[in-house]
Parts: sequence; C-alpha cells; structure tokens
Amino acid sequence: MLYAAMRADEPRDIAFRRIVLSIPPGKVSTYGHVAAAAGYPRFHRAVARLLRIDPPDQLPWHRVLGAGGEIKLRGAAAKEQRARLKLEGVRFRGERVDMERYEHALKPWEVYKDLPM
DNA sequence: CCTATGACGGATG
DNA sequence: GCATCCGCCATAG
Repeated sequence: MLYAAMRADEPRDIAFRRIVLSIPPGKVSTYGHVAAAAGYPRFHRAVARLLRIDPPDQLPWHRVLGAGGEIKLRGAAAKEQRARLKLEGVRFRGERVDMERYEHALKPWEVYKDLPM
C-alpha cells in the first residue's frame, strides 16, 4: 500500500474528506475553513495536499478555493476547476468566486462526525 | 538534520 | 492591487 494512501486514512484526513463532501453543488468553501471546521485551524495546507492525492472522482475538489474565492491551481487545472464551478452555477467576479453569494457555511465537526457518509 | 516545494493564509508597506 | 515576508503542515531528496 502506498504511503500516501495510508496517510489518507488518518482521522484528520477522514474529517477533511467528510467536510468537503458536505459542500453542496453550487456552493464553495476554502482550504482554511475546511481545516478549521474539522478542528485543525492551522492545517489548510494539509487540506490542499489531501485534495491533491485523493482520487479526483471521489471528492468535489473543485468546490474548495483559496481564501477570498481565488483558484489556486495552475494552468489547465485552473481552467478545469473554473469550468466545473460554472456548470454548477457559480459566478465569478473577475478571477474570483463571489464568496458573498456562494460560500457554504460549514458546521462544526461534531455535526458531521457521526453522520452517515 | 537541512533545504526545497506546494491546489495556503495573514500581515505589512 | 502588487510585492514581500513569514508562519504553517507534509513530503521528498
């Protein structure tokens, strides 16, 4: 088993995944907010890492943005994310998502932890 | 052990 | 808005 896959089974990563899964279509969140909602306020970079190593078809990775609604991917991947969001009706203001309208309010981790996936 | 590199974030000028 | 710097977590060499 690959080390990356093992790491992805750590409780922290489970929490990150479940929170990302809770973001509904047409809504978005940020690396920092996902980390904080999971109970790990300084782990925004770990959230980004998880989205990078997880199979792309298992998580709505495109609904996670940088602070302020900024797409942090580069090149073709950035276009891909923007296209996916647009398909869900998420509108942009310039290069950023209009967070006032599309940011999903994440609930505290206790609300997610015992819910069915 | 140290350095470099990221799908980061905040503070500062 | 832009440029810099620093802090933070994780991985690779």
